[in-house]
Amino acid sequence: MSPKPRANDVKERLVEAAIRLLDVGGPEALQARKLAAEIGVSTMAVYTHFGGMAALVDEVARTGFGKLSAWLAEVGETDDPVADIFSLARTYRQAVAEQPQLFAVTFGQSAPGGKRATLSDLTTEEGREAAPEGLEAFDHIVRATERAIEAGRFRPADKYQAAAQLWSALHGFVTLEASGHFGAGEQGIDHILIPLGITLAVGLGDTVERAEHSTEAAKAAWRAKTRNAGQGGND
Amino acid sequence: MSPKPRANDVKERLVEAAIRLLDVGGPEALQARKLAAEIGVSTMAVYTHFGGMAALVDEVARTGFGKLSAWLAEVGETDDPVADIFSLARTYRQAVAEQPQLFAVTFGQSAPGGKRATLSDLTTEEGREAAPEGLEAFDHIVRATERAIEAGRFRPADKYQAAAQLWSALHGFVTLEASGHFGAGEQGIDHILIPLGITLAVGLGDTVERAEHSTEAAKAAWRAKTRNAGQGGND
DNA sequence: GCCCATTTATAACAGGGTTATGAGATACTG
DNA sequence: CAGTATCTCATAACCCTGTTATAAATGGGC
Repeated sequence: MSPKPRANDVKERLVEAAIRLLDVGGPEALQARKLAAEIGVSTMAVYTHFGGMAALVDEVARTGFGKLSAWLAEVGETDDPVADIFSLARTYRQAVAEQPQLFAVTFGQSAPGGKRATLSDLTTEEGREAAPEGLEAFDHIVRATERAIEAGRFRPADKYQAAAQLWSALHGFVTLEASGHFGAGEQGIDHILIPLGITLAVGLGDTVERAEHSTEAAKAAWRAKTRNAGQGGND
Repeated sequence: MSPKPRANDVKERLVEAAIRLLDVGGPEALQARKLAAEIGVSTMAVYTHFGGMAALVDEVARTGFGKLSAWLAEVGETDDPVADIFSLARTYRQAVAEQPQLFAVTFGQSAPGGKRATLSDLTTEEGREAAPEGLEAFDHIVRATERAIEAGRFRPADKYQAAAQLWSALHGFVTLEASGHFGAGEQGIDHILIPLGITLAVGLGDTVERAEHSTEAAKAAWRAKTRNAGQGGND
């Protein structure tokens, strides 16, 4: 997997440096000269390895999707699929909250060079899982939704369609929160995200009581997780 | 209101040209030299009137919010507040679908110069309506939500909190759809947005039957609207 | 050990935002 | 009405950033 000890090293280090500079300096820090200086090479490295800044930014976006998927994969499955959905949401939100600049690029927002990293069609017809790259994140939501339907918590429905509803709501909340609405800190979670999750669960067929119970289960799981792993996540 | 017959004219024409070029050429068309050439002035106009490209882009973003609010304001009030919410959602989505580049800037996405047009806190504590600028769009959702609560369609709840849930879901759907997910054309509306609306309405206290009925009412209103006014909207 | 391909540094080019400067127009003032 | 101050705008340059041409250097394959 690593036949070139130094060449790919530069490529990887460029992406790492890009994410690092992005986090601390925002989109305007994503410059060929800054990146090159950061790892001690010339700007040519950007062109031999990526062909240009646009492709490098694409790679950064892909890396963001990969990180998001990796985080969501850590959420695991319990016997309460609705609680798992809440945990996925909490994790999704946490990832964006910790690295807003990275995920702004990942989601195609504020692309530095006027370049977008849009994906492509996802649920093209009705339920195609033609996830082009990084849409494994969506798959996690789909699987949890599927289990919620099978467990009788959600009404029988197209799992992709139901998952897309959840994803829309979650993504919208995260996006608006990252834009500064919904206040700072955790208040958006308590005041909006959790009520939103209960609203969706109930609307999809769950009872208020069970949805609220799943909320508490997810909260407990989250506290246990942050207690064990500190709060740095991976990376 | 217009003591300077020509001076403010240049300012307005710059913003108009910016939106025009943005629509056809994307974010990379938002350049001082292109804007100046478009209206037949020099790039200095950008600096005498705005101080720089960043402020001009901010003004474009503000204009986008204004247009969105104006569109939503056209969605009057009927005796079915839930149908009104669906109509607001349809309008919100339509605005973004017609001018995706403009609203990408408006929502702080893909800001051309690495600049963001973020607003600030909105529901700071629990229900402050300290909308800084252009958050009148959110107010339309709040008012319709309030009427839905008063009409007994939604359970008693904090109107800002409930409206924020609706806004999150709507904004997430629109954002993801604009990024190319959910397919092209109207299929995202039928397959995801409308089911999402029903899910939310039911989750907030409405019955499935009444929510579906409101969906049909909103559809009919939309058809009537597009039949009367063509499909160009304002602008 | 030699040759080819890849990688890299240097230096220049091109296209952006921005600024210095002065001319022109406009509005106030006596 | 003349003069002056202010605002607006065009020209031209400056700086920064992405990109490319070129050649040196490094490393793998025979």
